[in-house]
Amino acid sequence: MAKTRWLSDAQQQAWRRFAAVSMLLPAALESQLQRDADLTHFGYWVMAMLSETQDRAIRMSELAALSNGSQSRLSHLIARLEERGWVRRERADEDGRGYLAVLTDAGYDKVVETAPGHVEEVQSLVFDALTVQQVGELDEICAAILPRLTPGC
Amino acid sequence: MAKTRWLSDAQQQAWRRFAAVSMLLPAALESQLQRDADLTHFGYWVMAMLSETQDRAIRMSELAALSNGSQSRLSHLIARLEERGWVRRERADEDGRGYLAVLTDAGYDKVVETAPGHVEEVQSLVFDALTVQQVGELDEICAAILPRLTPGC
DNA sequence: GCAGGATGCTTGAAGTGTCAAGCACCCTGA
DNA sequence: TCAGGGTGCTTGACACTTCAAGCATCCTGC
Repeated sequence: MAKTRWLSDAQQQAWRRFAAVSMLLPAALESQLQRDADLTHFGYWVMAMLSETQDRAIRMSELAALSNGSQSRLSHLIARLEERGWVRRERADEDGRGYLAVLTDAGYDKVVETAPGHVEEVQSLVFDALTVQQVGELDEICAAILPRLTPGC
Repeated sequence: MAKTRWLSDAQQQAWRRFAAVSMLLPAALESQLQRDADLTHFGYWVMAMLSETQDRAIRMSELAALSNGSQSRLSHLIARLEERGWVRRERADEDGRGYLAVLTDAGYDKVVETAPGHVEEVQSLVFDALTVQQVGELDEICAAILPRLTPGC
């Protein structure tokens, strides 16, 4: 067992703050969406992705990868969204095992109605606090970290 | 209703990456701690905080604030940790309503045993990807965002 | 053409978080 | 001193995520 590489003081401070943000920010977004749209952040995120694609339809597995969720998580979510009439499932033509998640018109309307309030929340919680330069730095930092988090690529 | 302040292209890109990191990083840490120590990230975080305090004891409400969790969440967590023998509760002397969460010796050992693997994971997922300068930038970015996330102060 | 294994997705159960309600104790003013 | 309201924490019910198991379909080699 190699010697532990403990965090330096600067790293420790950054880590505490970063960890706090990654705990509080999701909670804040969750709370806004729950309050204003009776929606989960993940649920909104998935519907928003669907709304931006051609035909408003994607394969389940592809959608799971895009939204950074497990297949099981997505499957449960889509089942709930389906009950509410915002999404429906269709068999994939090319592969009888696969399913397409399709955003319904009601689902599209829901996204359109929810987006402004959510975007405003993101602006006021995150970007209003940052300079243009910091936005770029954040982007680069996340781009550096991201590959280490996705086992696939 | 004011006009929606949509995200600029740069903001949108940063947001997508940042959102992805805030989804994947917690999941990765969760997974490592679950696998290696049968512990939640929040559970580890709370025990680690307790281990660093004088007397290894803090008031529940204070611990909830420090760990960025709700009182209810902390209460449930401490109940589970208590069952496993890592924490116990004591009535607060000064205020009969309050409780102290106290880390037991077994709990302290658990933290000591778990810390190296967890720190190594943080190093390899986050800090190994960043330059010294980026660590500073990340710290400042989080410091700028943080006040907007804590309603209290 | 078909057995055996891989793939895409679903399902059920167990664990954890949130919300609202509740209990016990503290403090203030009359 | 004691009624009324505030505070600290817990509790129970419900929602969501995960994990492992399961089902249906596809593909490969023989």
